[in-house]
Amino acid sequence: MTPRAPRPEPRPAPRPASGAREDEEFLRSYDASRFERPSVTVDVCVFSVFAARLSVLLVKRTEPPFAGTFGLPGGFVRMDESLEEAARRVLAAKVGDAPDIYLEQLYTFGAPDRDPRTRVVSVAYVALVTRERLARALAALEPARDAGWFEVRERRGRLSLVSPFDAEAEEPRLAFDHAEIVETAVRRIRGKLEYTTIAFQLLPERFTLTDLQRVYETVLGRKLAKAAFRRRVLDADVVKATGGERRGAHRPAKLYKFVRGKE
Amino acid sequence: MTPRAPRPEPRPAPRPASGAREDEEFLRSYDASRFERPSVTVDVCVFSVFAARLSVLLVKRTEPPFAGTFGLPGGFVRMDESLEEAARRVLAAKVGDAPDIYLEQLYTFGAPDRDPRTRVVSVAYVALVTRERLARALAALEPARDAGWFEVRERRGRLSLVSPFDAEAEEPRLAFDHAEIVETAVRRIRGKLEYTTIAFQLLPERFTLTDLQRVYETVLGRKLAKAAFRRRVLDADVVKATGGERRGAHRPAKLYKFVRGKE
DNA sequence: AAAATAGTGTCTATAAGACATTATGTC
DNA sequence: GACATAATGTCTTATAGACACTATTTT
Repeated sequence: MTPRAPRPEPRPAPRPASGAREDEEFLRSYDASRFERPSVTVDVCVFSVFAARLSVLLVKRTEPPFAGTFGLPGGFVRMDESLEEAARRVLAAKVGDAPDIYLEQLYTFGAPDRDPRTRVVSVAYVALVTRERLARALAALEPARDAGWFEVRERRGRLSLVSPFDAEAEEPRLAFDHAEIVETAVRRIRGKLEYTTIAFQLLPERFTLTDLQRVYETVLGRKLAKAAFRRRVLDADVVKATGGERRGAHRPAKLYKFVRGKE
Repeated sequence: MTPRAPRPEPRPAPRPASGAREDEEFLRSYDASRFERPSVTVDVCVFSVFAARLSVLLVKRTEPPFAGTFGLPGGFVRMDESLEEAARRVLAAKVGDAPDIYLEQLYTFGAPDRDPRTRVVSVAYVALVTRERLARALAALEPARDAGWFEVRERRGRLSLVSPFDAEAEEPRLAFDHAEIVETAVRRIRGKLEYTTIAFQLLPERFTLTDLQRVYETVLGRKLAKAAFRRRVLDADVVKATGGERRGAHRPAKLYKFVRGKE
């Protein structure tokens, strides 16, 4: 941390305490614009799982700073919306309006120099979308090549992102501290997979237990034992057989749906 | 969410909205100083454990809003310091300078109306201090009765705070959304107790296994089985016997210290 | 010896991992 | 029948909880 010049406390002049009346008077005299304030943004890390790949949505920046590089979708928080509302607005702009999409606050990044323009504090969110919604988002975004789903891979403990346009391409360097945000996000969803039901946010209404296991294996980046996995899921009372099944060139698999239970 | 008067979009001259190229991207690169920005603060939830009690540090507000009520120590984030630096500055003001105190970002609270003065986004932190440091902080703060350690109790799943000055007193209503912050913080440290070594942050250098168990029981709010607890701790390779022991009117207890191991 | 807490041994229930086996469809 | 995946059974191992028991100090 570099030492910096001290600044005066961003507080109004001291006043004698107490009283609702004085509260009001104070409110009127309070001039919030007196002090320098950071900008506040939200950045959203949108994940999806498809074809045994964990993907994150990145958009290409068209303006400086970092013009031409990829980054997370984000935007400024408006004065009259909550942080989650801002995140949902940013999310809706990319994958379509959907108040039911899983969205969770991740962490707030606020290093003084994380944005070269000015001080920006960014509240990062994680969103999880199904591959169906992913497909719709892809259709809207890919033609312009200004955005895309990048596969998250892990090699020797380090995460790397693989371009959907060119798997051999050099790994994209993300704008700002977005690489750190993605890494934090992956750690978060891996951890939460074990003790919550977020995995179902990455699956359609009806799915097989093998589908579910694939999601776990893809996010965690390792194989799981089938028998133990099924026991655990069924004992947890989080799925219910729908009666339907999916057929292929083999024994049909029962279809389940997610139900809130003991968890 | 209360409806609010619409504001002009924080958007520069109209541009052709070309499909995937959303306003957010453009906004990111725009001269942010032109738009209204929230204030950014940090609030710190300082916990300590002493005499089988979980306590949180609250300070009495001397200025509006909420003058006269208790709240978490907090302050504005300066333009040239990181969020954690701001939190550490606020912390040092209350319990003394200490770069080694455990401090962890908790969550960011940003409801538009959480502060009646103006839009304030608060990044909340959790700090854990030993009872030794607590004692020093108490000595500095209590005489003025402008601050104090409030016991966190749980009744039927609801948290309540008990005044150190008057245990029978009505439960203090905290300023802003600080009650929610404390609740979130307690949930966080309870969860992390199970899979991290944060408990040691609440103990001095040397401690007995019973001391350690008391910390767990106090934070979790329930009794633990002694044999299983000791097995788990010793098997985890996180403590090392120092050779010393603590004597009382009974069999002496071995003293241990925390060591980073497999965990 | 009594009191008090430290510390251990053992049994059982539960869950996870490894591995093998059976089941049921398509081709 | 070959093949592929679904689904289950079983054995072993690790761990948590309950409970009883032993150990070592002070008074």
